[in-house]
Amino acid sequence: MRIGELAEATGTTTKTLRFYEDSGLLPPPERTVSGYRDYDQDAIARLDFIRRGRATGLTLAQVREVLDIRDAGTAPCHHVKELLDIRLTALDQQIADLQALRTNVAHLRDDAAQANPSECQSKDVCRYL
Amino acid sequence: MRIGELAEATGTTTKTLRFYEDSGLLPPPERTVSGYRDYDQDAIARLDFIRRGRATGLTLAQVREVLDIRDAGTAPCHHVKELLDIRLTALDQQIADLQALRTNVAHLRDDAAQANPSECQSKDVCRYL
DNA sequence: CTTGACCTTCTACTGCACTGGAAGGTCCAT
DNA sequence: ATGGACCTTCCAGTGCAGTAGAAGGTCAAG
Repeated sequence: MRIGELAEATGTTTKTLRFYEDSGLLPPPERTVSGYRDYDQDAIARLDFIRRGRATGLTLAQVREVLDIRDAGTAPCHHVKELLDIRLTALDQQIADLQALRTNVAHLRDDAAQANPSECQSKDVCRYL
Repeated sequence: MRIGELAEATGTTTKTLRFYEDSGLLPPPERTVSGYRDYDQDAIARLDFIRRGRATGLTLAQVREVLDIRDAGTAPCHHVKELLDIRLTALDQQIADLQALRTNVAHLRDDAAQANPSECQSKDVCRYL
């Protein structure tokens, strides 16, 4: 499979695939006589894993950790669970932060909705923010 | 007021103040004979506004829009209200996205908590993700 | 008169995950 | 044999909001 076909099959781009290879996420594939990359089916499964990792919000560095464990011959289940724990904690924090911010912004917006521009002092730029 | 004092007074750094000036958020201040920046009190109010804008999650570009309107001599209340509307909509979307993601990640984590590494197939890298 | 804290400009780098483009090689159909 | 779609490498840029560091100037205290 050439790089364009793999990109098509996995919904990504040739640029990204070469970038993943440079980043150590995809092993360098075989090459055809003329130097074209020649991927096997495993590459699709691997890219699927990378996609799943990205979809849960793992960084490429974290995805690579998992891949490295698998490539070392060990099942990475335990490490994956740890990463998911960390991710979940971060998500909860992020959601809480955004909800607090939302409350503040909603209040500001409601105040601004009744704004009387003449009350605004130049010095404050805008008193509704 | 020298740049270091202004940084101190507004809880930022001299680096950031020069960056804001370059970005058109802070007007170039007076200079002392020796070339030092010499700020007046208005700079504190302006930086306070920038801080409030940033705290609500506005980009520096959006903050600059507001400042430009004010500097043009108009009260920016209306534009601020629009920016807050946009920001609120974006926050709601962001929160909804994160909550959906949280649900997925929580499921994955729960599955992974009972992981049986021997069930993991090398091909999939890790079936718990 | 020197030390140290402050200031100046300038260029370049950070993190993250790509993305763009140039210059050139390959393959296949017409 | 030529056009177009594909591939190669390499270098550089994107967005965002700063941050780092070098080389040098200024100022007050001791």
